[in-house]
Amino acid sequence: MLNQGGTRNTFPSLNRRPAFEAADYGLYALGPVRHFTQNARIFSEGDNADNFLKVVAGVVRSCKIFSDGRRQIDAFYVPDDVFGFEFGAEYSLSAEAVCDCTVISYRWPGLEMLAANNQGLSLQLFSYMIKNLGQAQQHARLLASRSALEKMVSFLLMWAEHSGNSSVADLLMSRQDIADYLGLTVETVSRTLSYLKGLALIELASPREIYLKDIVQLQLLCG
Amino acid sequence: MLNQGGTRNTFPSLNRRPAFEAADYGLYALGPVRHFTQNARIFSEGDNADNFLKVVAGVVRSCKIFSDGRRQIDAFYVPDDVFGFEFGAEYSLSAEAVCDCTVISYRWPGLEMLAANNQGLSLQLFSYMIKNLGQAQQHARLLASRSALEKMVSFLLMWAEHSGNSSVADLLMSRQDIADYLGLTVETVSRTLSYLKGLALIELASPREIYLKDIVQLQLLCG
DNA sequence: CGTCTCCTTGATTGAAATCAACTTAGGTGG
DNA sequence: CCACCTAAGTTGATTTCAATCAAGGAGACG
Repeated sequence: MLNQGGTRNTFPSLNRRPAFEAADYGLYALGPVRHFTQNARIFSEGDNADNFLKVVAGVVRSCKIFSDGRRQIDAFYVPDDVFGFEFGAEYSLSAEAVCDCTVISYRWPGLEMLAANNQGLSLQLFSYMIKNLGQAQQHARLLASRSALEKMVSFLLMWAEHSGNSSVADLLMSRQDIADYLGLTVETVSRTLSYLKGLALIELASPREIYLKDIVQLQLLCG
Repeated sequence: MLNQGGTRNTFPSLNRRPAFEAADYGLYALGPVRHFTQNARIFSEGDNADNFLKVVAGVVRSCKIFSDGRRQIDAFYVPDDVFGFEFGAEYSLSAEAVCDCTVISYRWPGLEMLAANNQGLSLQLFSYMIKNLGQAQQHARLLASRSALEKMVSFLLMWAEHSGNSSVADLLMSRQDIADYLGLTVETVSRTLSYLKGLALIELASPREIYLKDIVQLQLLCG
């Protein structure tokens, strides 16, 4: 989740709860944590969706490949985010490691069982669903932005915020990943960053480490 | 919801449950049903969000107005859809009547109370949240479409499907509404419809009643 | 040192936005 | 019932922004 625990949180009281733990609530962990190397597939569209996962370290993307080869990225997940919620038999999206990362799987207890037997867990899962919903709406808003500039600036601000220090965006994903998340091309992503650099609003320490030099001004650019 | 009970449903077992009823689960209805005339505001961004609503008749839109005057429509809700779920103190979007419509309000019991006391209601609300989430993802996919044509055709197919007869799209909303939902302008919406008419893939009985004359061909157009 | 991948930059094209005019449909009152 | 008025929708001309096509760097790794 990009807006992790941050600005747009919609249910404050949930924030104060302890982080989701395997031991709590009688969840069944499916073995130990699993590691994935960069770009490794965690699960694929159509796989049996009898478990869901939590990011321990690294970043995960969920995406869909279309018949014409286009790829859309639905979401990026950062440590402590839960993903792979699926209420049918199969995953409707694929999940892949953006960078080397560590995840842990839990058996999905089934919705009826869940609601019937376990208030605490129910509440936790509600909160994750809310988070997912909020992010999906935010993503829709991003995609509907008028210009590439707006999309890119919103993305930078969002990503910087999720990582404590809101004036540095440490992009762990490639330009292609960003493009597929924002509905742009790599070229446009690159050009837009260069343009912002030209305005001295950002500075590229490396291609993936970006300093936001004037957050107020940047915020003005995205309405 | 556009994909109401239809194709992309992610939790089949919930479909077989009886429709959500006020009497069930000890919900508090806030008075009788309420009527709204076309374009009337049902609630506004920032209003106290201590209740949620169900559409009884008509169509409702949820939207956000930006500082520059642009409007984004997040979703259209049709009869039996539930909307206005909010887990903070305030609504983050406005809701308005697309056409004359009837809704009923329920007091939001609070998440903790909900999970603690009422399995059946919990399950119901889970299902509505899932539906909302699925729609948000579908909307994001629409917005990321390559062309206006793809967006428009997907929208027509979606809307036709929600209303029993999948070969007629009875648009109850204006061109502006469609444009703000798809991230286009009215002119482009209109032009795209004219283009489809030129291809003899659709026929406009009136501006808002559209016959889909070749669904297979239309489906090919949107990947 | 070469090769591969990722990123950037340049030139051109193309699709949708914008600006503007016109048409149609629907509602109101004479 | 008709004439007008207004809002909604369509169509046309032009501009703009991002996609596409193409080439050139920069860093990582063997």
